[in-house]
Amino acid sequence: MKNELEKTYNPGFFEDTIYQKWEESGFFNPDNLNLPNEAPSYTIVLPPPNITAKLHLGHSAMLAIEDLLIRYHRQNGFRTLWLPGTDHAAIATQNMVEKKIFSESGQSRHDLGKEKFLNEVYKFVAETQATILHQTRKMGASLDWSRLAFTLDDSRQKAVKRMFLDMYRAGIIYRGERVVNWCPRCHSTLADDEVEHKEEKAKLYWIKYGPFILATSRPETKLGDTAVAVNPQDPRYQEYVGQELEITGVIGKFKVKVVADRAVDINFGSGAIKVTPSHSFIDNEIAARHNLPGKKIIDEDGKMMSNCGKYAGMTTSVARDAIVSDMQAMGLIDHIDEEYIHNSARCYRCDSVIEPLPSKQWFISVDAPVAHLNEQSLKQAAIAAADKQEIRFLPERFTKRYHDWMENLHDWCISRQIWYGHSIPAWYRGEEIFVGENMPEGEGWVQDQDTLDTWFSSGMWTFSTLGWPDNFQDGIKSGDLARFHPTQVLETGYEILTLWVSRMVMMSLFALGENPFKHVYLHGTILDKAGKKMSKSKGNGVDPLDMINSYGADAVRLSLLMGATPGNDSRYSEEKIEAKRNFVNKLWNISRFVLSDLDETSLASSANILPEAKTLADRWILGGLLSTRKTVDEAMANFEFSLAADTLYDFTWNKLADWYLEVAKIEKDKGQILVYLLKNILIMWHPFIPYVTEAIWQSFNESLIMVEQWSTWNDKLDFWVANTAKENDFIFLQEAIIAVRNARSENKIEPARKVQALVVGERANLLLTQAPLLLGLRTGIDSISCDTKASEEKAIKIVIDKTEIYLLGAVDADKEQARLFKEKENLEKLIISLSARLGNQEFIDRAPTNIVQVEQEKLTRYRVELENINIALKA
RNA sequence: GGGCUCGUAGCUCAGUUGGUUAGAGCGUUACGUUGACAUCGUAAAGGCCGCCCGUUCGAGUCGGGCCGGGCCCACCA
Repeated sequence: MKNELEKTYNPGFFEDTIYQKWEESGFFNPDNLNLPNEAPSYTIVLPPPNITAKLHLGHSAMLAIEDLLIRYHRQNGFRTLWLPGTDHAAIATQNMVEKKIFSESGQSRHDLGKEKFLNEVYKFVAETQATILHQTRKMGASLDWSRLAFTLDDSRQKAVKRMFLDMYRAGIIYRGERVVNWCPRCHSTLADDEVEHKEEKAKLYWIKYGPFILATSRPETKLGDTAVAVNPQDPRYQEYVGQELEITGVIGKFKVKVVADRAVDINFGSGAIKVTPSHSFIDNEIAARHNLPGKKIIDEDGKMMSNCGKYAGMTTSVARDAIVSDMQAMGLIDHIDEEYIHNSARCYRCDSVIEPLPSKQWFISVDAPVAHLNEQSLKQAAIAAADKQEIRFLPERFTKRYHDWMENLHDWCISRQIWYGHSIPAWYRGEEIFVGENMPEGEGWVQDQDTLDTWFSSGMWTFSTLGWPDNFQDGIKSGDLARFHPTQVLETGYEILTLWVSRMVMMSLFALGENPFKHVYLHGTILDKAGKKMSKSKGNGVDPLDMINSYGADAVRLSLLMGATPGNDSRYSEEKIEAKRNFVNKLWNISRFVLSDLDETSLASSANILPEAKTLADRWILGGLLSTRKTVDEAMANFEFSLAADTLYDFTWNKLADWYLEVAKIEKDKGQILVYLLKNILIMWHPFIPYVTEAIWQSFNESLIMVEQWSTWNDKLDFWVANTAKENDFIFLQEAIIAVRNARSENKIEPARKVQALVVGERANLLLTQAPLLLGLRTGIDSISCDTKASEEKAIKIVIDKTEIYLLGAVDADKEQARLFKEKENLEKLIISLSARLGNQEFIDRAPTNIVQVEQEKLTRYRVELENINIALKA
């Protein structure tokens, strides 16, 4: 024993020094692991947190899960890389800084100018990034900091520029005019996923429109109308289809064409709609189908343009009121519905009403064939990856969501009208466009003022962090890219399945022709105690650092891992963390007990060599350890982290601590077995609760448990198989002991009250030989002997405080009889059913007849046999 | 409107292809504990597994319907 352990585990005392030790060891970096060349790689890239704010519990859950996978694989001989980074989160960050500057000085970004404003952003980013990295370390995350990346650093800028050029040259990126979601406040386009729809009350205006009366909630767009559309099935308006009509408007008469289009709902309003191609998505689609011109009347500030006569310069809502009152004066309003409920589209960042606007933007075509993907489009290739299960989603149901979303994907608008972000490598001179690495030769070129959608750079995350494009020449990967790509697991929240995961797949397929990962593990959202989403506005967020300070990082990690299943939200509660803190302390004290007064020889014994089992309890506990190991391995392979932890938890507390340590106390034998058990459970627990296990390990080891390999396992299977059969014997003993304790504590000691004659032969001997030792522990037994009661079976007579107890077994005989009877009944039904289907008596003849003579083992064997027949029959 | 998901002990949740007596943590109650640990131990109480129908020898598990929560997508001019 190198260091005496304190009575309780104090996380704050150990965590920082241990983390420092890990980091200084260099083992977070797989290059330092001294592995044979053929060691398989295991890579996870950390989903880069937005640098807008400090981490919340959701991030902690992410870190706990990924660090679990990483540490587990590192301890199992993999070349394990966990690659850290942060995301510049263009729009979010810019908004954050704008708000900050405005509250501090009342200035807007335009007041500051682009250069000064960006400097403010860089300052902000440096601060928050430092906070985030600090929090990440506190969680114990074993990330390879030497490979730290940022979505907007120099390497990533190079990669992004290159990707843009490659896609442009492949004809995948193009510039085009589209109606886009425009936020007049952020002055930027928004992706469809960035638009939030909110139910709101509005007015629905029924306006007189030539021969029609039609309903609109936006009468001001009448100034941009170029058509009226009706459903082709609608008998009411057939006569007008194809005609050109002259309409009276508030700034004079104008002409519209009447078209028939399937997008029009016969049952809504009057069944006729006005078509404003420039300011409505649906109208734009209708216009495209019928070759109708558009007329832009709203500008980028959300104001009416100069072609709107006296309304020019008004915001749309002011113009709406003005136009409505003018129309009323002209008798053009039929009536108004005041209570109209509709969904208004709003900016997910600033909540402004979205204005659909036509605009020149850069797009990635998801439908254009890509030569090096066998002429598949990005969409087709990305769908195929999931359908062919080259990428597997956990839980599986998200495959469908991914698939459906991909199917309906439109071209991806990648340009954003904000300052902070990746600049677009395109230059303009008049009508000329140049796309290239640098500004072209010659006078008068101006670079595109827009920046790229933040998902463009984060979509490249799995390979831009591994040295692409330098590590990819002529289709051959080298360096980190060859070694660590594709990655094994992408672990992230299900809410960004479509935003991010889908884009990573497309980007990787385009750049490398391979999938970015094999598994996508989607964790749920951490909700507050009441089941509500945590958010800043509600003030119900929890700072993980507070929890770490109060309970330790291990307790926080364990509370996030246990009781959570993939894809399902889970509730956070402090009680949960407290319970895990108690467990961590339990493990600490188990170690304290094992390690105290231990001789050096035992202490030095290997965690890898199975010690000799002398007693029933030895065999039981070693068998238990090995079966625990088996279950944990299987659970880890299936991403069942909660099950893995549960299994270890149960073994450690309920078997090892509550029973085996008690036995060890009686036998006063703290030998190799205890050390073997301790070393192995510490190693197995380490990926879950790295700090406490390392702290204990360090108290008697020079090396780090972080790189201690899980003991070899296959050679011990025989032992395990042989000894699980003995498990029942030990359980029987446990029950016997409990029965005695109860009989005592209830102070109503009646001979054989609880237990009936099921103990015969071998088991009675077992009790006689083993029980005295165990029973003697805390019961104050006067004597134990074998006796024969009124019944003919052997019984154990135990005398406590001069009162006699006859212990015949620990299982309630009535219950046991009832169970066996039911079991037999069920079997008989099964037999009858099978016989009927097979048309013979074979099974009836073989059925167990006398339940009293039937042993459980035989029943079970018979049942298994019948089930196999049943399965065969069904197939 | 389309899709997904959940409903199991007082609370939070497990329950892997249908199969013995449906589990855990917390909480409650009773009892216990002088040396690993009160951040402890032993036990008890507590379940129409949302409801109905079906498939099956057998359903918490599979199918259909209903009730009730949550989420996602589309979108109304």
